[in-house]
Amino acid sequence: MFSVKLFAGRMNAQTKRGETDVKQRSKGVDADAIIFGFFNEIGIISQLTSSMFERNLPQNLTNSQFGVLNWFHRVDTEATPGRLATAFQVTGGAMTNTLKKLAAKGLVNIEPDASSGRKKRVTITRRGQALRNKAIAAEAPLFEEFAEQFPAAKIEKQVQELRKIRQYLDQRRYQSD
Amino acid sequence: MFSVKLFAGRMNAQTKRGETDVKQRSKGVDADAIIFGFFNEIGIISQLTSSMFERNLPQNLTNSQFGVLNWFHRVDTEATPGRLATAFQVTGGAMTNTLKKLAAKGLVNIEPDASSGRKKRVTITRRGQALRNKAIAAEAPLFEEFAEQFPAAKIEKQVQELRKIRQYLDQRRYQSD
DNA sequence: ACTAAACATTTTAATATTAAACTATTTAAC
DNA sequence: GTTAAATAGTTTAATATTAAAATGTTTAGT
Repeated sequence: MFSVKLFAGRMNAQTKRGETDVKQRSKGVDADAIIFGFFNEIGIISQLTSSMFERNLPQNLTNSQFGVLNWFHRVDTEATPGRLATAFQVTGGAMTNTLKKLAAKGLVNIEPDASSGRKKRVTITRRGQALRNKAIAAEAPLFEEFAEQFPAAKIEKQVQELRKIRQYLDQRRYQSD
Repeated sequence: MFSVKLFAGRMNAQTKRGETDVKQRSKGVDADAIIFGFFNEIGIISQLTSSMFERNLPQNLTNSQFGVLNWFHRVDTEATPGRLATAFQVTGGAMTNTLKKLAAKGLVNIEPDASSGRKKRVTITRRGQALRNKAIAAEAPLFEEFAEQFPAAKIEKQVQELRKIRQYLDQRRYQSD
């Protein structure tokens, strides 16, 4: 959860003290500061939207739990824990935990997988589907309020850029791993 | 933090099943999906950059710990725990914990505040300053690699938009609080 | 067939965080 | 001056996460 809040406080202000970073390679330094600032804004927005979103979820659903329910709506009707862990880029242990909570609330079923004794088969229940829809409805006002301030057309252009960045980072991750 | 990874997997793909969201108020639904996608990209980028960054920090510094050290470079030479907690938008308890770790490593000093018995006075040590600089140096290659793919000039335009969004969310947070 | 490696999942221990309770100090009201 | 409220910081209990160990299953090599 974590976000990269490295420049917190006085984000816009020039540095308060007269000091600046060493100015050799000044181009590199400037570029670094811009990129630093970029990641920092991303981190803060992530934290703010994430907690806003979670607060509005019904039944004390966490973002992770909602994410899994929503995955069943968007991607496939069944999954294995491992597939979900990969999709959400969390460890297997984290997914085990999330699925346990969902199963305890009766929102997913976890059964042995007929095709292999190591795998498990996870499906969403009727209650799970209903709660996913309820959650979407509960969040709608938030999104509409946001859309009033920041028209979707403009946001969409941002998303295109962000997607490229995300794809690059994602791929880079697997290289260095 | 946690990130809003709500649409993980098949981010670009159309929904696999034939189903789509109910189409009444189709404009609103589309806009919601775009904004949803926006927050989602933000959440994933936040997670990826945050863990990339933390892996490269020296002395097992966490992002939070580095953030505090960097704050002393950018903002002021001294602070109270409360001021830092506000700047980073974490709870007081979290900041107590972060400062304890930093003090244990000899990177900050924590003393009673002469002006008030409830406050404390936090300052960075020489070792803290040195480690902050070492951390910056250790991260530099990462930023340079990123800058090769995404020129700082372009990123800067993005930052301007993101800053507006962050400011809006931040202010909204205080209203509803 | 046996053995070793790879794989899928769960468990365990550690950590960072939050919300709420708690301690101690300062400020304000009267 | 005494009491009540606000403030600053710490502690506690709960939670989501990770990395690493453990368990059980399948696949490949021989």
